[in-house]
Amino acid sequence: MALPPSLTPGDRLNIIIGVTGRATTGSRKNAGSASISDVAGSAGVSLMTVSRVINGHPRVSEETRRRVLAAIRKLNYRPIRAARDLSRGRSRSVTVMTSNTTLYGRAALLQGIEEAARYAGLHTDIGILESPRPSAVEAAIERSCDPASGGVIVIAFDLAGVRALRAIPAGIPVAAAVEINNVKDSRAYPTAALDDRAAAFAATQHLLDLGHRTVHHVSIPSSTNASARLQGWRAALREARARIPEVIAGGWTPQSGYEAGQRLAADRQVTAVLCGNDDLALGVIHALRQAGRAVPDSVSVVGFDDVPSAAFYAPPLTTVRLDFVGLGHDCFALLQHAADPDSIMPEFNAAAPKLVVRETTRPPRRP
Amino acid sequence: MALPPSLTPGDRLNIIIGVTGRATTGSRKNAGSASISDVAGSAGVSLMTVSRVINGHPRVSEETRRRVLAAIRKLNYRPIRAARDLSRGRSRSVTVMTSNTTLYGRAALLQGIEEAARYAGLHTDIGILESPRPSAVEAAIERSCDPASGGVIVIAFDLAGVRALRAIPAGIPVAAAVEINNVKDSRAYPTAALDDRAAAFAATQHLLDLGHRTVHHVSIPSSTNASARLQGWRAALREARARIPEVIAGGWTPQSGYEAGQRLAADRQVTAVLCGNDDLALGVIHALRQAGRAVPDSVSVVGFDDVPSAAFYAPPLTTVRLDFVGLGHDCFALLQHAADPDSIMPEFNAAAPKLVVRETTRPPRRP
DNA sequence: GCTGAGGGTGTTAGCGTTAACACGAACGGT
DNA sequence: ACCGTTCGTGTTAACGCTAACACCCTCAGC
Repeated sequence: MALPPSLTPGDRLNIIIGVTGRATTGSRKNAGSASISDVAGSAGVSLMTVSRVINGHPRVSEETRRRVLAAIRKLNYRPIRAARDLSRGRSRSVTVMTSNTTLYGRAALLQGIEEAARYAGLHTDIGILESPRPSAVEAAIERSCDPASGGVIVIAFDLAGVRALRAIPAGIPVAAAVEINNVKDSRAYPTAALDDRAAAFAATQHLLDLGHRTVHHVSIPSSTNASARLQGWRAALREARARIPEVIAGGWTPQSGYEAGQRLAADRQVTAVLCGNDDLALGVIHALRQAGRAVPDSVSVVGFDDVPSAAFYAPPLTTVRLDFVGLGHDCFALLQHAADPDSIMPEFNAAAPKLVVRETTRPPRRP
Repeated sequence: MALPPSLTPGDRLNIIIGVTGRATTGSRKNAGSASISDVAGSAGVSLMTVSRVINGHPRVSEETRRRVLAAIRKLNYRPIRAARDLSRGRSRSVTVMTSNTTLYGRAALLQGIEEAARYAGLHTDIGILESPRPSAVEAAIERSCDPASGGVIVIAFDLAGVRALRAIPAGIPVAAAVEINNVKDSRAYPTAALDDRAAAFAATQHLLDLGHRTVHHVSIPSSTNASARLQGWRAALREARARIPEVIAGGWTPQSGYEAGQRLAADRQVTAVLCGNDDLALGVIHALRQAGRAVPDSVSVVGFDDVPSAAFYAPPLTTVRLDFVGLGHDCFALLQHAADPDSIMPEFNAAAPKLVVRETTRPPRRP
């Protein structure tokens, strides 16, 4: 059938040309889409030849390839993923397991993974971890971890993720994005991480360099009490022989930062705060301001992540830029390597964390 | 910045040990996982009985069910998705097509969809639209739209989405999240939307009620020039017989809001601005402040979306709360309906947009 | 002209699961 | 005791695709 030359892609939808409805072959299950054998018939070749064309196999003559391609277009054929996956014994998709994707870091990471996967010709599935409860983690794995999966990437920034990582059944290629040190036996998994420790160290040192006696810390939830951010922060303080204040445990939201900020505001000793992420910092600053402690005049604050909005906060937030998208690429490369141990170990390309000094930090007031 | 001496970027990576593994059965393709027939053998029943147990089919005796379940646990059996999908002729997953998932609205929508899909026992795939270029859209569809797909949900807030929606091949169940009116022939697709028009109307009216002569608008990109937000804004102005200023076209980022804000700041007439989203508002406010026009003293600003941070901006942002997660649920319900036309049309449960008045709006200065 | 090495194509046998049907046993109503 | 159900289970045939091998043909090298 020749396509009516007048038909532009836009039209395709309104008029349903007899693609639907009626199978070419006697398939009742999947009416409406041509199968590889329909194409083969139409092009006058065998199944395998069509398969070879689709998969870019080299040993097909130009002439045949053209004929097959024409038939594919004519019948509007598109391969069915399940059939290919089943036949190959491995699915061509990556599953990303993560909690809450509305948080910037995870969203950016997901984007990076998807990008890399797409580039490699794989699909991306998501499996959300609803809670760190073992039963919920188990359920998520049950649901999302196909035994024939092309691979799983776990975003193990939090407890739910770490537990999920541990629970991935053997035999499935796996890689994880972690905060260094939050996975005890991290040697057991291929993991990629940004250098949070160095980032926290740099941020803390920046504050110390400005003349602050010490730096308080509002942390994001972590699966251990030895998170990399915490370590970097402590190391910088230790190196400067500064007092190491008690950590204030925050959550992931600005609201929890706000609550932490209220506690901080009450303490006149506090002149500098390092926050576990930018949202937290936003909440902290808000609480501080409400309590009459202006930022940066009375208290300096540093965030973590450099979300796109951070540069436009009032005042613009000093923070550490983290390359989540790059980390996503690295995770995917790592997964590829895990899936094929003969391949060469990939290089890591995520940018190193970078302190971005804006306007929420300055030297402490002269007493 | 001084790196803590112990840690160089190269260390980031931990080592990989042979987690991968060892086959249970003699299948060469899928080493490492037991198949349904292994379970059947172990439990002393037929294939089908195992299948029935897995799928919760009622006609299986308690005794047998128990035996099968035990065998499943013993062999650590988990079904292979591709095989089920192929056999059933439909995959048990939804594909979400969207551009950039790091934007809050899309991320929240994705989360809502995933939640609903999970609840219904389906998986969620993502297919990213890299650009609105027809070739890119086509490529995305080629990649992500399996002919046996359980369904596709298109986030058609922007041009890329709208084009993708139009290009979805017939025969695949589809539903779309749209901004009303940005899909010309929306009757042709099942669509769900939040009432952006009412939202924009309410926001504009709020500003007008405060005494502003008119309200300027910085828009998000839209696929048409008759977007619902634009319409609501215009309608409110018209009703109040206010002058309708020229729209300033913004992008999706705070940066583009900043640029729009610079133009706005130069115009002394401007006393109230409605922004297409909160990020834009943040940028606008920043530019305004830099230009010496304080918000809300000199100019009032309203955002759109109510991102979690908005309440903590300085000053806290007056904005319209949009229930993206609820919209995600609705989209999924719609898709289910599209997949099975005999089913009853679902009700929509997403919350109506709600104006949240915070501190970026107030009456205009007495001249 | 014979041999070996590919190039190009076809044939066959699954991949792991489910739909559809088949079948015997148990059971209730007459 | 007979028949029609319903229950519990098994058998068979796909589902659409690809790996593995088989085959023929051509062409180079001797």
